[in-house]
Formats: sequence, structure tokens, C-alpha cells
Amino acid sequence: MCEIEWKMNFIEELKWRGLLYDMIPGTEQYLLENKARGYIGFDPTAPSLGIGNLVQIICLMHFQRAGHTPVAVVGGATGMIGDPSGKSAERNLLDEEELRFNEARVKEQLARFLDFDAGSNSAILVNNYDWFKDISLLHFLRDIGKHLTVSYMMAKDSVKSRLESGLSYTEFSYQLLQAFDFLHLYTQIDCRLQMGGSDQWGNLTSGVELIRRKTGGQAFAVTTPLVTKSDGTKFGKTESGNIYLSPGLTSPYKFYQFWLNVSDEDAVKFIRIFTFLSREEIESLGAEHAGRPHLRILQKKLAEEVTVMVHGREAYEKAVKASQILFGKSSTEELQALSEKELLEVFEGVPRHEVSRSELEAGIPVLDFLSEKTGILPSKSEARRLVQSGGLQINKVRITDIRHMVTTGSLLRGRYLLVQRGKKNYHLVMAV
RNA sequence: GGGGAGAUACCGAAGCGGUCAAACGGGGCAGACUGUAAAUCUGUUGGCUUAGCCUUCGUAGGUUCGAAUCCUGCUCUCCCCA
Repeated sequence: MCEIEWKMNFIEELKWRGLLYDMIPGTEQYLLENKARGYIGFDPTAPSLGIGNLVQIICLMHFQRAGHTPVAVVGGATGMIGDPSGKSAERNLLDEEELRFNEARVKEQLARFLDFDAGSNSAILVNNYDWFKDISLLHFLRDIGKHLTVSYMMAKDSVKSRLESGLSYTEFSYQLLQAFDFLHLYTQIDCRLQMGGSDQWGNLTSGVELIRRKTGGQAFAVTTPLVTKSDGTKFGKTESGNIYLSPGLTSPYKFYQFWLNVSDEDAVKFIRIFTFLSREEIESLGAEHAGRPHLRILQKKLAEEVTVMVHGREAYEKAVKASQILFGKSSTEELQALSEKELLEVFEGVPRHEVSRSELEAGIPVLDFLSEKTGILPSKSEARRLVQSGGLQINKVRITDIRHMVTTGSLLRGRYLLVQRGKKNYHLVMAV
């Protein structure tokens, strides 16, 4: 996957990409002088990592490209506790079954991004449950808890900010668990660096501190900035929810569209963060984009790079094709020309609905079709409004008459109807 | 424990006996413009068999020809005093 480019300056790389927020003094020098091991933890709080986690994954990838050994830690143990960092309220615990399920999914995903066959700096993937499961509470308190004081732990932002609103002993202890992870990796595999998002600073330094007090050794930490959007809304979420890396939760098409729709301002920033393009390539793309912004060169390249990295070239190409059909000035004829297979591919991930073929043969009034028959809209009033405002298209034909009848005559491939609500919302209705 | 204020549609907030499906703002949805952008402009935003009808203003009752508006009980929230 990547040649060892020993001596490439990892920290320098993070800096120009806008991926460096803070680090412990001496980190850069340590990384220049040593072939290091560095880790990032991922708690399996959802059945898939989201694009918020992508920054951390990319960080590990850069780390590996710089010739170091990346260590990905799945938080099978820490996920049971819940990290209070960046959270304003106590969270509900995941039940264990769910956690183990998520853990397996997250593990599979992480494995896809790292190179486990890179010789001396092959990636390492571990689960902290493996070293936590056999530790008894008494030993943990004696061996670990003794080294950090309550006042030290209370000084962390993640704790301080929660003293008013409430923080359970469980979440309070989280930093101790994470610190122990670091200590464990430090002593077992000489891993001296931990990376993470800027909200993790407190947890990372707890680990560094624990290592220093317990072993007298020096460990390092690097944080990446929180990715923000220029309009102030939260990165990684859309109206329809989180953007996940798993194709089952966020289709490659939606994933591709997410990046394609990034604003100009964000595209400039994101292309440095989320792609591995060189500085020269990015600068030239930026200049090209500035000259002809309407072509959205940056967004297209960004969407291509990230989609290919996460879902593969083939899925990317399908997403592009689907986008062309959905957003191009495609007509009914072009839709008719698609084979059933292509049709299903293009509309993979688009909500599907079923409608009875016999009723369709008799003809269904559009309003009933949109509301009670398919559930695309919750009420007939809404269906009426949509049609009257001109926002409805069936098979790319705009329907404006509320008395319109939907019949089998308009089925694509004898089975499908493409219902479009507004510009971006598609539904595939199948006659059954 | 005592005193006061309040609960209105997705959110904020007017309304204080009929003209209220309920002003206004935000948000949402749609249209125009555009680059599948931003900004802007327009329409729309309880349901239905839609020039009409039905159900909504914390909740349960009551007064009245008629209630979001008046009265009573209940629930919850906020403020002040102890």
C-alpha cells in the first residue's frame, strides 16, 4: 500500500494539512529520531465509525506513511464506561451485546485502512478489553489509581465542565482507564505516542502522566483539531443523520454526495485533511477551482478521493453514475434505457416502497399514492402541497395536477417508479 | 411550609368571550435564481371526502347561544420568602 518513506516528517505533514492542534513538547524530535509506535483508540459506541472518526484514521495512515507503526485500539473495555469528554450529559450505557457487535464492526473497518503487511511498520490492531478483562478492581485501584490524584483528575475539562450538571463515578474514572491503556501499550510494545481529537487532550495527558509517575518514562501526545464547517453546523452530520463509513448505514452514493456538497470554503480545508494528495496537487487544484468555482473541481476531487478510500473505486464510479442520472438533465427516456440491474444499482440506498400492482393497474390518484399507498409523505395534505408547489416528479416528469392518476403505464422496466420529492429526495417504488 | 408567575402549533412568542387553525420570528418543506453552493426572492407549514368540514391552545370538568380566552380541581415548570 505504501512505501516506507522514512524520515518524512509526520508532524510537519500534519501541520500543513491543518491536522495538528497540540502536542507534548519534544514529540516532533522524538518522532524524527525514532521509528515509533503511536496509537489511537476508537470506542465502539455505534455499529460503524463515522466520518468524524475518519480524521483519526487518516492520522494513523499518515503515521504509517511516515514510516512509523500505527496501533489502532478498539475500546471494547472503555466503551463499556463512556468517555465524558465533549459530552454535556451523562450517557446511557450500551448493553454488552450491542457493544460486542459494534466492536466487531469497528474492528473490521479499522482493518481496511491500515496496512498490516508493511514489514517492520505493519499496523497493529488490538482491543483493550483483552487486557482489562482480567484485572480486578482491587489491583486496578492499587496499581493505577494510586498514581493519579483526585485533584489532578478533577482539573480536566471533561470533568470540570460536568461538576455542575452531574458526572457519575463511572465516567469520572474513564480517563484512568484510557491512561492505563497507554501505560499498557507503553510497557508491552514500547508505544510512546497517543493521538486523538483535541477533546481527548485531558485523557492523553493523564496517560502521559501515569507513565511518568509509574515508570519514570517519557511518553508523547498529539491532538488533531475538531473539524468544523464554515457555516457553524456540526461536521459529519446532515439533516438525515450521521454519515457513517459503513455502506450499510450510509450508502456510497450518499457518502459521495456529502463530500460533493461541501461549501467552497470547507472544500479548501477538507481536501488537505481528508485526502493524501500532495501539497503541489492541492495548490494547483485550489488555483483552478478559484478561477472557475462553478465547476467545483475541489469538491469533485475531494469526493472522489474520500469515496475511493472508504468504499473503493467501483462504488465511487457507481455513485458518480447515479449522480449524473439523478442530477443531470436526464429524461424519462434515459431512465427507460437503464437495465433493471443498473436501475437498482443507481438507486441503491434510496428508500424503497411497495405498491400493489393490481391497484396500480386500476390507477391510483397521486395523493393517495404519495401518502397512504407508499408512505412517502405522511398525509394527503402534504402530498397536495407538494404537487401544487411543483415539487413532485415521477420518472423525471413533473406532476402538477392533484387529480393525476398513477398507472402501470409509467412503470420503468415494468416494475419501478422513480418518485422525486423536490430536488434531492428520491424514492423507488416497486409494483408487487 | 408561605407568596407569586406561567403552561399556546416543530421551537420561541402574541392572543385574553365571537371576525382564531390561532399574529410575528426562527426552523422545516417546495418553487425561482445558481454551481446538486452561498446569498436573495416567492409560496407553504394540524387533518380530511379542501370555496366546505373535523380535531387542536398542559389536563379533567364547569359557566355561556358561543371559550385558547371566564370559573374549579389536577399535573408540571419557574421565581420570591421561610
